[in-house]
Amino acid sequence: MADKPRYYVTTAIAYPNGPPHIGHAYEAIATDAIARFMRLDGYDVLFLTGTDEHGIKMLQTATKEKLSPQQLVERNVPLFMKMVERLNCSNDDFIRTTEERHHRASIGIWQRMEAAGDIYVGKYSGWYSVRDEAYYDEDETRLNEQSERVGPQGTPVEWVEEESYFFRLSAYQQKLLDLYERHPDFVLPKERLNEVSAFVKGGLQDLSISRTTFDWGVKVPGNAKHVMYVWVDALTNYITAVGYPDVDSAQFRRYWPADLHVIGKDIVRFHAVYWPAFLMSAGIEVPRRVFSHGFLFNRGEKMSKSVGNVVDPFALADAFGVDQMRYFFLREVPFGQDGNYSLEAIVNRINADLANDLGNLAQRSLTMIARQLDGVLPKPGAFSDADKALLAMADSMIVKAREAMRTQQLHQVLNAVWAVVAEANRYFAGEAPWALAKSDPGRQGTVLYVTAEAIRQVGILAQPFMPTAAAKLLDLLAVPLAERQFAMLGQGRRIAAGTALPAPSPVFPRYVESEGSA
RNA sequence: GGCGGGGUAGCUCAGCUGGUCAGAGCGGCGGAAUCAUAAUCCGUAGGUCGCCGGUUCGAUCCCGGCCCCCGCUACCA
Repeated sequence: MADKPRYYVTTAIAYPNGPPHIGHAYEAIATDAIARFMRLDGYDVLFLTGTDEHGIKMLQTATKEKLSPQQLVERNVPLFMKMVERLNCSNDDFIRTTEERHHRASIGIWQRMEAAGDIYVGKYSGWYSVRDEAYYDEDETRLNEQSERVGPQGTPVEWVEEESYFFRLSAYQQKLLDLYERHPDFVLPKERLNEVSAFVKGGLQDLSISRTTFDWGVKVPGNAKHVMYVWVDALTNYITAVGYPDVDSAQFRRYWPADLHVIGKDIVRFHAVYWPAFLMSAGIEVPRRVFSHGFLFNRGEKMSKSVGNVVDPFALADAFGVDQMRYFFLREVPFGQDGNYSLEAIVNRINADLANDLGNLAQRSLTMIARQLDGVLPKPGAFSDADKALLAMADSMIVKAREAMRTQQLHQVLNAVWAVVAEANRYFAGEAPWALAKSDPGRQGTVLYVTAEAIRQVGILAQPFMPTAAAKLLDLLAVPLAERQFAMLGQGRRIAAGTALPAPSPVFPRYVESEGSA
C-alpha cells in the first residue's frame, strides 16, 4: 500500500472568540465525511482542522471578559477540540496558530515573500472597523443615527494611522486570472469562482499585512513592533501542518499542495485570492481546490444571539445522536448551498430515512434470518431478474458516489445510496419473503441474501457519513473489518453466504418527541 | 448601477443543447400487506412551470420587456 495516492483536506481554522456553533460543526462534519470517504476509497488521507487564535478580536473579547488573550484561548479552544471529537471527526491533526511550529511557518513564508520583493513598508491610515477587521475609505463610511461613524456593514469604525507592511497583491492580478483560467475547478461551486474572478478583474490593491496597534499575533521577523495581519497568519496554517518551512521534509513533499480546502462562503476571497498570491510569491505550489459551503439557517433565519436561535452543536448531538445529525446536514443541504434546518425537518429525515427506510429494512430482514434460518446467512439460488436488478443498482452506487465526490457533492452521494435503500424496500415488499417461508424456502433464502447484500453495500458507503451506525450495521451482517473498504463494493463483490450472524438489534432508533430537546 | 444566479405541485426542489417536460421526495388522502423500529408497498396531488409580448408546426426550457428574491461588486449621498 506504499503507493496509495495521497489526499490532503482541511477545514478552515475556527476563530475561538466564542464557543463553537453549528456552522463550525457543519464544516467539520462535511470535511470529515470527505476525509473518511477518501480513506475508504484507498487514499492516504491527511485531514487537518484547528483554531485561528490571534488577532485583535481575540484581544478585545479577552479584555471584555477580563482575561488575557492566552487565558481566553485556553478556555475556548478545548471546546473546539471537544466538538470535533464529539462529532466523531477523524482529523489527523489539530493545529493552533499559537503553537511554536506555526510561528515558525508564518515567519518562514513571510521571509520568502519578502525575499521575492513582494513586501514593503508603507503607511496606512484610514477608517478601521475592528469587527470587520478591515479598513475602509472615508467615502465608504457614513454617520449612523447615533452620529457614530460606521462602515458599509454598519459596524463602528475608528481612525487609525500606522506604519504597515504591504504585500504586493497588485502584481498578482494576471497570475491569479491565469490560475482560474487553467483550473476552472479551483473554486467550487462554480458561481463562487465567477465572483472571485470578477473581483480580481476589477483590479487588486496592495494588501496591508501587518499591525502595530496590538501585539497578539505572530511577530514580523526583524521588526517586533509589528504583528502579522491575522489572515497571513491564519492561511499559513495549511502549510504549517505539513512541516513548512521545511519544504524538504517527507511530510511536506508528501502532502503539499493540499487537495482541498473546505471553507465557508464568507472567506472565499481570502482563500481564492490572497492565499494563492502569497504562495506564488513564496514559491510554493497553490492548493488544488477551494470548496465553499453555504450557511445554515434556523427556520430561514440567520442564527444570532439576539434572535435567540443559536443552536449548540453539543445539544444537537445529544438530542438526536451524532450519526443522525451528520446524516441530516449532509443529506438535507446540497453541499455548497445554504441550508435550512428545523426540529421537524431533522425528525422527519432521521425517522423516514434512517429508522424507517434503512433501519427497519435491516431489522425485518435480519430478524427473519435469525428466527427462520437459525441466524445463518442463506446461500442464494439462481438469481431472478428482480434479484439481478437490485444487485445491479447496488453495484452502481460506488460509481455514482465517486462521480459525485469528484466535485464534493456529498448530498448526491447520499441520494444515490438512499435510492438503493428505497429500491430494496420495494424489492422486499414485492418478493414478500415472509410468505415464501412455507411456499418456497429456497427462494426465501435467495431474497434474504440479496437483501443482505444490498444492505452490505449501503452500509459500507454510509460509513463516511455515519461512522458508528454504519459499523454497527456491518457488524450485524458479520462483514469483517478488513472488508469494509470501497474496494469491496460493486460487481463481483458479494457478502459471504453461510456466515452465522449476530442477533439483530435496531441500528437507528426512531426519534420520539420528549420534553426539552434542541 | 454593473455582473451572476434564481422565481415549477402545501413544503424542499429535479428538469442538459426547444416536441411523453409537466416531474421527485416529504406532507395530505385512499388502498394493500402484516415479516419488521405502528415500520413497508401501491395509487392519488389536476400546479396559468413569476408577468407580458415575440420567434416557431410546437416553448417551462429560445429572444425582448417588466416584477420580485439572492450573491458578488460599484457608486451616489
